[in-house]
Amino acid sequence: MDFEEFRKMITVSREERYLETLSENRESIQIKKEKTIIKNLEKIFKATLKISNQKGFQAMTMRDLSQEAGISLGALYAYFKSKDDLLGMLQNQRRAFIRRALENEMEKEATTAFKLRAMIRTHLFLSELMQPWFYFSFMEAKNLNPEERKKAIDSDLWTERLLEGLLVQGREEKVFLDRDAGLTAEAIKAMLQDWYLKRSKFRNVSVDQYAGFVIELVETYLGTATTH
Amino acid sequence: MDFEEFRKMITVSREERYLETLSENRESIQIKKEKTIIKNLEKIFKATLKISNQKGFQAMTMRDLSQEAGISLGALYAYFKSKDDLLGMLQNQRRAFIRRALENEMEKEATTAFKLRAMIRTHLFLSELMQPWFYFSFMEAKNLNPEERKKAIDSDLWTERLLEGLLVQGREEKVFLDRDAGLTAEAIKAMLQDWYLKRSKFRNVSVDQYAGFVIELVETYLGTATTH
DNA sequence: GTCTATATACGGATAGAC
DNA sequence: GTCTATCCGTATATAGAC
Repeated sequence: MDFEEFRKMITVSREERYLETLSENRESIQIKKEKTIIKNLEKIFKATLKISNQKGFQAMTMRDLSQEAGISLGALYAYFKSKDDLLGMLQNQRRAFIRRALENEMEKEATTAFKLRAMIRTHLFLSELMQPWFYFSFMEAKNLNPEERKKAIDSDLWTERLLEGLLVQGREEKVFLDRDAGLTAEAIKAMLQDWYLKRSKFRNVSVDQYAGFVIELVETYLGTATTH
Repeated sequence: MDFEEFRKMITVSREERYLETLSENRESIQIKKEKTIIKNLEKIFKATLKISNQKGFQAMTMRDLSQEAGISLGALYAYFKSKDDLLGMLQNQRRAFIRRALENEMEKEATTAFKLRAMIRTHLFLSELMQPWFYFSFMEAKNLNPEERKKAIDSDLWTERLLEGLLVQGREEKVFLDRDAGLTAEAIKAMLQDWYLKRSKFRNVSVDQYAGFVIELVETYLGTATTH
């Protein structure tokens, strides 16, 4: 599966994501009409990501947000209780979604080596589709309150275990060379992370190309690369 | 050279670094006695890194800093003109130093393959010694004013070109396989970065071990790894 | 050189009209 | 549901005593 196919498959579920956010935060949202909520939440989230990724969430004032989102200062507070609450909502929003997508794509593959490829590709495709969110999530993690922070760490740990599990399994199946699974998993994560943290550096490289590169590098190290 | 040797060699030049900062910022510092300046600048920089790395530079108040550094609010402003000025001073402080260290260590090596190893090792050793500064530098880069920001980007680009240059040279000398130099350089940078961004994840791994791992992975991909 | 006290402004959040 | 006007706390930066 290349990026274009992936994009088409995933686009359907955008509105779904906002409905999920809505049901998780029903008590802090004062608006009745679902249609209004979804429309404005999307504006608010987009504006928050845009401003925060330029100058940081702390430095973004509610007045900045009001202007960028085209919603008055007072009206914003009908959608969340506090600025801190907004940060939490945004962080939570896509985590479950990403986890489901990764699991789905990996289940489709039969062998460990193919599962690893699917994991790398899918993660890159997801971070390409939602680059501002991934970047925001990484940069603002330390500003979360303890409870939300724990969720973020757990989510990160989940990705790590997933990768490490695949590497250990491949080693046991004798399809991968005997490498340090923890360090190798971390190296893969570092390359996945680089894609969304330094997005502007990759202007002339497509996600498909980058995915191919990472897979080749990893498979060479694991001794499963075909030819070069 | 392992980390312990490197550490001993480099320790001497700590005070030197502060003298450099001092001469670059003579006009914004109102204090006369050099000894006082160096002593207090070190307190201020240490405190700034500590607080900022916990909750971000924007979120750090001057009162936080005053307390952590053990210097009153008023006295702080004898060492810099504004909070923004402090950010700039800190960011600038170690860049020249790092560049010199990298160049020195690479010059000692004769072959391209050894220069690449020296580059990887030295960068990891430097970021191990000054982890809080490296982390701060990465996380707060977007809060710099345009002028300082340009310096940060240039410095980053310098590292990139250095790596890419080595990879291209090695390819021409036929000691490295024919890989994409830009992407490979970026992958190496991603792994170097991971070391200081996720320092807490590597609790049970030494820098020497990590350096060995990165070098092995890179050399396997470049076709120069001895055995595994 | 360092302190305390304070001027001044700006940010988050709410009240209440429409 | 959305707006404007405003309250109130807190932040940066400075003045002036010691």
